Amino acid sequence: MSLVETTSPRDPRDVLRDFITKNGLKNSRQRELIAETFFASDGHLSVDELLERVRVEDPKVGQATVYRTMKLLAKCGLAEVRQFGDGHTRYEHIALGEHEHHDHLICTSCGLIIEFVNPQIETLQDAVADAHGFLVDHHKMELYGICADCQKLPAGERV
Amino acid sequence: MSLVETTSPRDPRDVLRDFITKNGLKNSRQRELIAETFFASDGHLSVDELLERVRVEDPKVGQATVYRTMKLLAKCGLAEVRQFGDGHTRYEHIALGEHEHHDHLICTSCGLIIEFVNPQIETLQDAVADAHGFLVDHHKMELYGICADCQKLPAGERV
DNA sequence: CTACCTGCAAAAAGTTTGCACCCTC
DNA sequence: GAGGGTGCAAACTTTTTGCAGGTAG
Repeated sequence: MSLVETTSPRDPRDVLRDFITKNGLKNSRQRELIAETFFASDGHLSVDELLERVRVEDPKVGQATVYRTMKLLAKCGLAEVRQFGDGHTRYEHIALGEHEHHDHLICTSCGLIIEFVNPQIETLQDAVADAHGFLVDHHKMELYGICADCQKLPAGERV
Repeated sequence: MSLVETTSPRDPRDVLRDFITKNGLKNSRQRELIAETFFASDGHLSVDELLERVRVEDPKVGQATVYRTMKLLAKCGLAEVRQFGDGHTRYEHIALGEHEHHDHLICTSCGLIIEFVNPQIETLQDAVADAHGFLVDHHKMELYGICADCQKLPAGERV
């Protein structure tokens, strides 16, 4: 086993399609329109904003359908809920298609390295930088600790 | 008043009292009870949970008062809103008394270093670690970029 | 005594759900 | 044709607001 775990790139449409098939669900025109609109957007869309954009294409779409679809996308791991405290639930889409920037979890006992990506942290980092007038180019984030396996060993046996 | 004025650690009660005075507001028994109950709690309390605890002392307190008081505490910088997506707004109280852990913003042009603390990021880091079964000991986070001043210089003049 | 604060209840705002009909598979 | 999907509207939940009376400064 490699010391470095990575996730492979996948098209969101495939992820969604797979999820639908594997769970005995069905496709629908509205669902695809909503998903497509969502994927095409950048930033964080509230359900209302998304509904508005969807209705440009099809004014008949109900808001309940948007709510239901977004919950579905969240379950597929394609969308992530955000709450900024303005009373609107927002969804941010997660890019699966690129091998993006990632940060690291490092085991100080066995050296295991796990890559992870956390868009929420990235967003907050940008906010911090903005607040200080910084134009950020890149960053490093490393979390050091003991991995799950090493936690099972008596402390003395850890490297 | 002491001859030596300390700027750093401040009692939340003082912060609140100052804020009330400076903004032409008034004190009230209920407000103090709610604030005290909130400060005494640990973790993240939803408004309902807080109301419940407050009513142990005074069953007459209305929930609108709790909502109003928490907004006030947030304005004073004593409380921070959190939304975990369970449909409940939670408030976390902010420790003002300690010189806590901080991270860094670093200017790659002039070397300026700014320290910052972002509890939200810390929380997310813990969540990431948990998700991977890690027991985190410490971490590093550094954001590299161009500071506000250096952004004003022509690119050629940057170090 | 002024104007802020409170509790209550009504109103808003956001999200979920029940249902009859429609559309995939 | 069976069972999930949709739109609509009603129901729910959480938070805000209007108001009459209370109270700190």
